[in-house]
Amino acid sequence: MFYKSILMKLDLSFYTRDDVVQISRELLGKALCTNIDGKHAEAIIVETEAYAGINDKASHAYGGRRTKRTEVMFYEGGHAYIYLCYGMYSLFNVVTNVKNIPHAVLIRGAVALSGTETMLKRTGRKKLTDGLLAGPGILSKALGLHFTLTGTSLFGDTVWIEDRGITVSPENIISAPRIGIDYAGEDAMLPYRFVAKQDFNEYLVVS
DNA sequence: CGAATGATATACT
DNA sequence: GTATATCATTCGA
Repeated sequence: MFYKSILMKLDLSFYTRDDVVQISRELLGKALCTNIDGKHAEAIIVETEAYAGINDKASHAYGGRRTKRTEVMFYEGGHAYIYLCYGMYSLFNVVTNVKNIPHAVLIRGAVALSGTETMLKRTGRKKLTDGLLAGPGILSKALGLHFTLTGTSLFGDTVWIEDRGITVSPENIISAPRIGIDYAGEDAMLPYRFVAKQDFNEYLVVS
């Protein structure tokens, strides 16, 4: 089982590509997996946002800003950039592109695939409606992705992304402006948010 | 609609 | 070093 999961893990060449918008679309339908505090959890990614580096006013790395926090975005693709937002929520991003090009994809929504009990316990909820983890804050909380894990490699055994053979066809992808970035001026209108409108129920483990 | 809640970046002394 | 504004959100009233 573990052997199989290694084979399906996305490899370096997936993350180091240049087009972060394309990668954001391709991440829809992929399985985000974590192994944290001895608990395994998996969820199918259904909503993403692209943050396109130093020319994107919405990005923390806009203008090439390099700080202790944003340094992780300058890592080679295939790392986790997780930071604390609004004092209470950890937001999980996938770093893309090559070293020193600070592109990232924010994972905004997912559908619980396994480890649902763990997710409920972590979030303190009684039920996940339609298995849905709607929103980047609650998603990270459910998967155990605390902001102190920022900089973690996606090729280790803590957090990684797998291809389960689930494909989301282009006509099932809705693109829209990104959420909560009104400070970004004209870049706030870029259609860098992607939502898979496909029904993933057939993949879900009955719980 | 607005409070919760704290790390971070930036602008001061 | 200290102060303060800000924030890629969430949930409940």
